[in-house]
Amino acid sequence: MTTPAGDRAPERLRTTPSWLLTRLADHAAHLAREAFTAAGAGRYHYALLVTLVEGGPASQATLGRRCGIDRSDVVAALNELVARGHVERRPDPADRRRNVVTVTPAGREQTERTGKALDEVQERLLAPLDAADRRHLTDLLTRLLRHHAPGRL
Amino acid sequence: MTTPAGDRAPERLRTTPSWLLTRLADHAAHLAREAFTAAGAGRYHYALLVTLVEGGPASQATLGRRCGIDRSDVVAALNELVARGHVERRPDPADRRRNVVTVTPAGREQTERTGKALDEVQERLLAPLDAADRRHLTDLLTRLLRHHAPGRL
DNA sequence: CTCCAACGTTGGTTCAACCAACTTTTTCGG
DNA sequence: CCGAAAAAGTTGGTTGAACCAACGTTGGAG
Repeated sequence: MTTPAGDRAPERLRTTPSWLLTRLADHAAHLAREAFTAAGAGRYHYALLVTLVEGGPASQATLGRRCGIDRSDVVAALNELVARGHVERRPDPADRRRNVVTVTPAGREQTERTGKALDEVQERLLAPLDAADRRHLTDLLTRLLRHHAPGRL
Repeated sequence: MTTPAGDRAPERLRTTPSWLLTRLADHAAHLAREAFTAAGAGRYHYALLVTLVEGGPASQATLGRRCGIDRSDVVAALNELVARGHVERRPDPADRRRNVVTVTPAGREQTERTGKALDEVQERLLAPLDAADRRHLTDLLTRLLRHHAPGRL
C-alpha cells in the first residue's frame, strides 16, 4: 500500500481556509456541546446568561442582537431558562412591548459553572498552541469577525 | 443607557476562541454557500469532485473518509452528481461490494469553475489580512486540525 | 465453512440558524 | 392629533449539515 492511512483529505481542501475553519469550528462546537450538556445547558442558554451577567437586565430583542441569536430562538431559550429558575422575565413598565429579563442568583451560579467547563474546553481545543500562538489566533479571528460583523464586536 | 453602543457581544464571548471560531465559520460557510449555489453545487459535491480529481477514482467509503462525509451523505451527493453527469458510478469488478466512482470531463470542468468561485470567497473572507497573516492563520488552523483529527490531515 | 468486517443504501434524528406572519405597543411624519 | 411605520414578543414553520441505526450483500481471515 502506497498510503498506509489512505484517508487523507486532498490538498485542495486542506489549503482552503474556509474549509479548515468550518472543520475546526465543527470540532470546537462538538467539544463545547459536550461541556454544555454536561453542565445542563445549551449554547444559547450560556450566551444569554453571560450577556445578562455582563450587561445587566435587557429586553429579549437586545439580548438577541447582542449575542447574534434570532428573536424566536431567544424566546425558546428563555422559556427554558425561566423554567429552570435561571432568569426572570417580566413586562417592562416603561415600554409594554418589551420584557425585562434578569438573572437570578441560581442563574449566576449556573453561568459560572458553565463558564468553567467552557474554559476547560478552550484548553483542550488550543492544546497544541503556546500562549503567543493562542493570542495570535484570537487576534486574527477577532480581526476577521470585526471586518465581517461590524458593530457587533 | 448603560450601553451606549447597545448591541455589542459581551467580553466573555468575544474572548472565547471557540465562540469566535464558530461565529466566523458560520460566516465563511455562508459565503461559500453563495458561491456553491451560484455554481450549481453544494459543499459535499465540491468536496467529492475535488477528491476525485486529485486522488483519482475511488470507492464511496474511501471518498467519505477522505473528505469527512458520512457514507449515507456520500450516497445522496453522488446520486445528484451522477444525475448531472459529473461523475460515473459503476460496480467494482474486483470487489463487488464497492462502487468505483470516476469524474467525467464535465465533472472536471465543474470542479474548476466551482474552485474559482471558492477562491474568490477566500479572498473576500481574508480581505483584512495580509499575506503573512493569511499564512499564519492557515498554519494555526492546520496545526489545530491535525491535532484533533489525526490521520485525516 | 463460519464468523466478522466492510460496503452501499435507506430512513431516519438532531441541532443551529433562519424566515414569515401575526398581535400588541410605541414612535414618528404630516 | 392621527395614521402609518417600526419594534417587540410569539408561534410555527424550513433549511443545511452532521450523524446514527439497521439491513442485505460481499470479502476475507481463522
